[in-house]
Amino acid sequence: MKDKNTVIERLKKANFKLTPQRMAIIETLIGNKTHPSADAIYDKIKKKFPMISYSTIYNTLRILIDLGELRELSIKENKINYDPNTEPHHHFLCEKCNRIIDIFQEINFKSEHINTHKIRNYEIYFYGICSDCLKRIK
Amino acid sequence: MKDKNTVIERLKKANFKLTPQRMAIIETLIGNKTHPSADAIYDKIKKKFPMISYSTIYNTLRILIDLGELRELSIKENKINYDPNTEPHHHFLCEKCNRIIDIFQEINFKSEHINTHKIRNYEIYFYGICSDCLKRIK
DNA sequence: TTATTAATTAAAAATTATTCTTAATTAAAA
DNA sequence: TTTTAATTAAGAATAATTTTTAATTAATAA
Repeated sequence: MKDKNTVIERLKKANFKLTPQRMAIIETLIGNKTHPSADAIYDKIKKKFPMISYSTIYNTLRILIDLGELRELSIKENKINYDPNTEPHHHFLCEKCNRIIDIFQEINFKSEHINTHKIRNYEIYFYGICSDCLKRIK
Repeated sequence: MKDKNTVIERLKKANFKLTPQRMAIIETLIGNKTHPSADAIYDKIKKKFPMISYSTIYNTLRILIDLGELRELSIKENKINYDPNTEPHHHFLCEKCNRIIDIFQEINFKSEHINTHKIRNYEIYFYGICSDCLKRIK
């Protein structure tokens, strides 16, 4: 999800309607680096659309994922977090402040196979204490 | 979780009781390379203990995790899979047969920090088609 | 511009996985 | 043995997500 117009064009091309609710969800996601969960998105959208329902949130998120414009993270147990940045990168979960932080540092791994299994995708989840929390503890 | 006696010793040392239900759960897990979910374990234990309840399963799994004898995987969405092999290794989820396969191949990553964030642990999840399914497709 | 229609919505019920509560049971210590 | 503190089974509670359905609405065609 780079910019609103590109996402809108892709939705149109795939014959999805551009409802105000969807537009609001897209606007909340574009450039969002907080990796929100569905309920964080719901809470934000509810300010503009007090009648919004979770089905609308989940339906829109599903569409964006299927279009490849949104990425699901399983870095927290039993909870999905969403990342509108679909460029290859990894994630760090701070166990103190609970933030999910993008890791753009390249990990030396490029091959298309591992042990003869064909890789379509891979995720690296780091767990620890982020630099801000480390400072705070000192 | 290497062998039963070591796990039993560790449970004793930590003042946990060695109930038959717990022993059965441990026996199911030792050497188990299938990465079972709680309900797969429940189904198996139920054959021996038809009255077993999920709370016993989850309680025992929690103890083993806290003792460092069991590892939780978040490779599948909204589901926890358990791995009794606590040696460092990674996992591959086959999107065809849905199996979770151990990856012992070393990934070049050793540092204690990433971008000044302190790493306590990290997980690598690969997604794709396993070699068995690749053969079957050909 | 209006009518049509097919997609989308909100609401609520259902589902799934896990956790919590409670009273009864049992393993281990005294 | 008796005691007691941990553990159990059962089921209720919780949390996240999905499904169902009838009403609404966006986009297309008349």
